[in-house]
Amino acid sequence: MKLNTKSRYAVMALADMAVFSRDNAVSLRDISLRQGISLLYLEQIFLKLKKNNIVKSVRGINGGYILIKTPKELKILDILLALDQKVKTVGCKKDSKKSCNGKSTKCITHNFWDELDFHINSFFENKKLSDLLKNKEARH
Amino acid sequence: MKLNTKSRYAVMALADMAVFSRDNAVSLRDISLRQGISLLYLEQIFLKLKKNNIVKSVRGINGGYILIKTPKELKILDILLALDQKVKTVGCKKDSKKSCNGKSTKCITHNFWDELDFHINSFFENKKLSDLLKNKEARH
DNA sequence: CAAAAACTTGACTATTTTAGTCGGGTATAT
DNA sequence: ATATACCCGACTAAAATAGTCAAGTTTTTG
Repeated sequence: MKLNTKSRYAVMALADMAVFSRDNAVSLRDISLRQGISLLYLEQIFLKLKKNNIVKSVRGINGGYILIKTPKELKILDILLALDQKVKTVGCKKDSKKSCNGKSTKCITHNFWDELDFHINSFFENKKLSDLLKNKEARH
Repeated sequence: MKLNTKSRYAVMALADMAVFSRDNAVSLRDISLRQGISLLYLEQIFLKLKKNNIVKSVRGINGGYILIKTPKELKILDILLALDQKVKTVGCKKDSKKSCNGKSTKCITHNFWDELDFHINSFFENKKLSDLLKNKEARH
C-alpha cells in the first residue's frame, strides 16, 4: 500500500512552488536544492505535470515553472492522476464483463474494494494543495 | 497505490470461510476451487494468517482452517497486518530522527501523508469481515 | 552574437518487489 | 496403511520502480 515516489515528489515540489513563488517562475534547480530531490528526476516529473496542465513552463534564463491553478484550487487528486498514480487498489474490476479473478461474476469482496477506492479517492479529491501548507508547522 | 494480491486473496478466502463454514473446518482445497485461487498460494497465505492468530488449523483428513474470531469481531486491518501489508503510503517517517528524504527535518508534506495513512487505516480498522458479506448482492 | 540557464524528450538500466511455484515434509481420521 | 490436508523454507520469472544519461531547444542577458 505505497504511493510511488514520483507522486510523492510531485506533491512535494508543487508545495514548494506554492510557498516560494511570487508570480515568478520557479526553477527545478531551486526546488531540487530546497527539497533534496534529484534534478534529473524532477525534470521527468514536471514533464508529466506540464502535459497534464498542472504547470506551465517558461524557458531560458530565469525560466522555470508556474502553477496554472492557485493552490486553493489545485486538487491533490489531479496531481496523482498526472503521474499515472491511479487509485485502484485491487485488480478486479477492469471492465464489467470478466471482472474479478478471471471469472465472469463479481467476486465476493468486489464491493468492498470499490468502497475502499472511493474512500481514498474522496480524500485526494477534497484535499487542495493549499491544505498542505496550513499545517506545515501546526499540530502537536 | 495497490494492495498486494496476498492481502486481497486473504480477505477473499476469509470471507469465503465466513460464508461456508458451519463450525466445521474449511479446507484450502475448497476455498481454492470456489474462489479460483491457487492452492499453493493459499497455503502460503494461511501460514501467515495462522501465525498471526486469525485462524487455527485442524490437520489430517477433514481438516482445514477455522476462524478464531467471529466475522463480526474480525477487523480487516488485522488481516492486512498479518500479511505484512502496512498502511504506510510514503517512505518518509520511519523513525523520528532522520525522518524525511534523508533530512533531519520533517518534509513540507509530512503531515499530509500522516493524515492520509490515518484516513486509510481508519477505514480498515472500522470494517469487519461481516461487513463484506452484507452487501454481497445488495447495492444497485 | 555568444554563452549560460533552464526546459525537452526518449531511451536506458539496476534494483527491488511481486506473484507464484516447488519439493519435501508432518499429522490424523478412517 | 493410506489418503487428505496442513507445514514450511527456498526458489524464480516477470514486472514495477527509481533514477540516470545523452543530446537536444529556447530564451535572456551582457
